[in-house]
Amino acid sequence: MISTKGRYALRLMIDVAIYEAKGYVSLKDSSKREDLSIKYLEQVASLLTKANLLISYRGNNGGYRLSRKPSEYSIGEILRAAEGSLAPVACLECSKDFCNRRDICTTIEFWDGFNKVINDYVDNITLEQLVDKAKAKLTSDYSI
Amino acid sequence: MISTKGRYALRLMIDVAIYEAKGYVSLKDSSKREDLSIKYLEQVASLLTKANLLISYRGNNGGYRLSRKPSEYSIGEILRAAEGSLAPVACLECSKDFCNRRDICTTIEFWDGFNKVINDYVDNITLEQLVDKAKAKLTSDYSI
DNA sequence: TGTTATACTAGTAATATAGTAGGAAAAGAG
DNA sequence: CTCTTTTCCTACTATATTACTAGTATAACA
Repeated sequence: MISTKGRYALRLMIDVAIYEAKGYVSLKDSSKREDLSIKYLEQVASLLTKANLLISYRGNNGGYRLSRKPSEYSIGEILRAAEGSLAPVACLECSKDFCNRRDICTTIEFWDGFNKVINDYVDNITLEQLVDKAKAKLTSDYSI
Repeated sequence: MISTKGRYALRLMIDVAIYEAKGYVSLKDSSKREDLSIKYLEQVASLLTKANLLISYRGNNGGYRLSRKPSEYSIGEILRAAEGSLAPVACLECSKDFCNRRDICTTIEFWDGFNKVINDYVDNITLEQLVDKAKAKLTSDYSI
């Protein structure tokens, strides 16, 4: 359902949020910390940059930083930027011509409700919440 | 996220529930009513039979019937029988060896919560509820 | 000019999706 | 016993997606 793109996007956003205080966060550093392929992460970062969730800067000491405060991102918009859509069934994606059985479809209301539940969850958690948890984990790791 | 297998499985279960009063429901009839490939529907029906959600009977006037009352099925178990798992990310499927970053993963709690929200939704809607809606749609179609 | 970074495009191996196809086996009807 | 109708089972296939790798261009700075 959610591919590596969405999962990595989320981890990248959290990583950038944690380390951007010292300046632009490079994928070289992020990919090491998160143990991800730098080349693949480039593509994920590109999606987030195009969606204006990240701001990029090239050259020496370049990298990425957030375009807003962590509290102003919902996890939903991050995942949608990376994945395209979170709709549980193809019939609900507005890009597709809706199917010709729609008026007689016995399950469309069920899928509609499913879609709502999914988006309600991801849109009501902020990046800040995950960043706070991640920071807590970091410090507790060091304290052991 | 949910493929045709899950979607068709749900439609088949509803169709069988509606028409089984007259005896076993054949895929020949079901596939016509639902406008689905009979050969593909066979494979879906087989998954549901193996999961003991449908009871099959071969030969003339054979077909499928429900193994319980519609009120005793959750949509969740139907979808899981057809799809295998509804986990939103691979990391949550118990079949996979859990990843070695699990203890330091910054997002696992988020995905856990996502998984819960998804399963809560599908497990708290019964087949009966969808059957009732489907029946209402049928009669309202005829009344026009 | 060299180094370090992102930006962009193309390619690719493996897997999943959404079927199609063919025949075996069971059950009842004649 | 045979024919028809159904499920059951296995194999095949075209297409798309996934999860990358690779290479080059471009920007920025030292």
